[in-house]
Amino acid sequence: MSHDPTKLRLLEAAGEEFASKGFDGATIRAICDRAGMNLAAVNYHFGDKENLYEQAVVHAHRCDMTLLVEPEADETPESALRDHISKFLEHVVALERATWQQVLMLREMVNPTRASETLVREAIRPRFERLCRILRRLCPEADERRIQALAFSVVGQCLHYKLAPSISMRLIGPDAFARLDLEYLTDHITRFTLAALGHELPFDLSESVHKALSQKELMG
Amino acid sequence: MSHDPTKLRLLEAAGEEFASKGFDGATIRAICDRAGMNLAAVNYHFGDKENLYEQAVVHAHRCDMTLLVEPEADETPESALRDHISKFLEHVVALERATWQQVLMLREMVNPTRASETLVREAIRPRFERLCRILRRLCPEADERRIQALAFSVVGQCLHYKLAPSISMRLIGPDAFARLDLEYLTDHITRFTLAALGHELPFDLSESVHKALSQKELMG
DNA sequence: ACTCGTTTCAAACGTCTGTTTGAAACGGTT
DNA sequence: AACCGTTTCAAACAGACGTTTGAAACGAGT
Repeated sequence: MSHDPTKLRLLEAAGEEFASKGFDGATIRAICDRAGMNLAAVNYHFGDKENLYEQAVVHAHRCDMTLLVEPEADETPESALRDHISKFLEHVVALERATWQQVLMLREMVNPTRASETLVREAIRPRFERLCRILRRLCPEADERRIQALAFSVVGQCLHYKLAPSISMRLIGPDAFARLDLEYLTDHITRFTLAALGHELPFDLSESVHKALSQKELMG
Repeated sequence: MSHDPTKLRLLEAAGEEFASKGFDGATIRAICDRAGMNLAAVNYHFGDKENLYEQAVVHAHRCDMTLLVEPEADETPESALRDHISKFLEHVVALERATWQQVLMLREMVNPTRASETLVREAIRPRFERLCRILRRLCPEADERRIQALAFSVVGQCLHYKLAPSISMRLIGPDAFARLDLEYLTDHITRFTLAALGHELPFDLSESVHKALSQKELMG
């Protein structure tokens, strides 16, 4: 890729504008202002707005490769799942800490463009397949279709809090929504999933009992 | 509300345009064309575009009240949950059968405006609370926070297939994605959830065994 | 038939958008 | 210093958009 500082400034300014305003909402004028460049710079360096958007998305995901940490080999699949869910919630879902790169990639998920192919290949699929590998260890008898449905069940539970946060908040009230913090959700989704797979106590047991007894004592 | 046929024509045309193009993408000209009316009709009858959008969303949900069917009193919570998930997937998620009303309401979920308050109060909350009631019967010892998190886990699993279908399809390929049809997903999400709550066999048992034996024989 | 409030219509307005243009500024080469 | 390819710049262009306007058409009440 290009290391031209001018193009880089434009790509970053474009990424931030596109992330906060969307493709239609962001204007070339605002992008060039933010980059401290002339209005014509975008069309000179990138041809047109669509091309700039595509390259901005690809550039953004290159700056956001922190998430994919391979699990240690001796990790149990249970703790690998917990790690994965925790990292996923923390980096992709947590509202307040979201960088514009992540916002941009989420926009691309819901409203995919030409850039989404690169995005899927280089950023999303590696994480998804890592999740599938964990699920295969947890669920060795499941076929591929089941594994994919299970992976979407995990991802869906997590992404919900990113894709529909304002409606969710309105639904149960801001206080109750705030109580569903990162730690609680990580624990909830992990236990929900593990219980569904038969690797942990189901939820219908009293919560206090569940907390009082360690998992290993009960599961063996 | 108004039974003025002119306003109704405009509301329906607006709903379809907003659903397929979004608020910014839809134009007053296209809406009036579709309604067979003059360009100035919108501003005369509704003031401005934003007001028209708000009323179109409310009008859409009024035309889409088919979903909320109260369960029969003697239904077991397990089959009530299966019914709820099935209806939810069928009416809200199924791509090919989605009406513009549903698309519009989903747009409002991800990108809420002033109209979302009415939408939540009259359309979303009743369904959500019905789901919560079912979960409380399945999980009588859970506190309110747990119930809400559980409800979001169910909703998140379902909505994922609506909110990020193109990325999901790209992720596992169109063939594999097509294999996750309505019937399979209903069964998957229901069993996943019931297993997490300890009301059904977990997934890590062989699928064939699971199918061969009826639930009642095993669960008592 | 006339009136008057309501509704429709064609036309225009002002603004904002992405894009183009042609000249100016720059930087290395001869 | 003259040259030339590259990059920057101010200005303008053309089109689309939401909105406004003022007159025409309509319809019920007198």
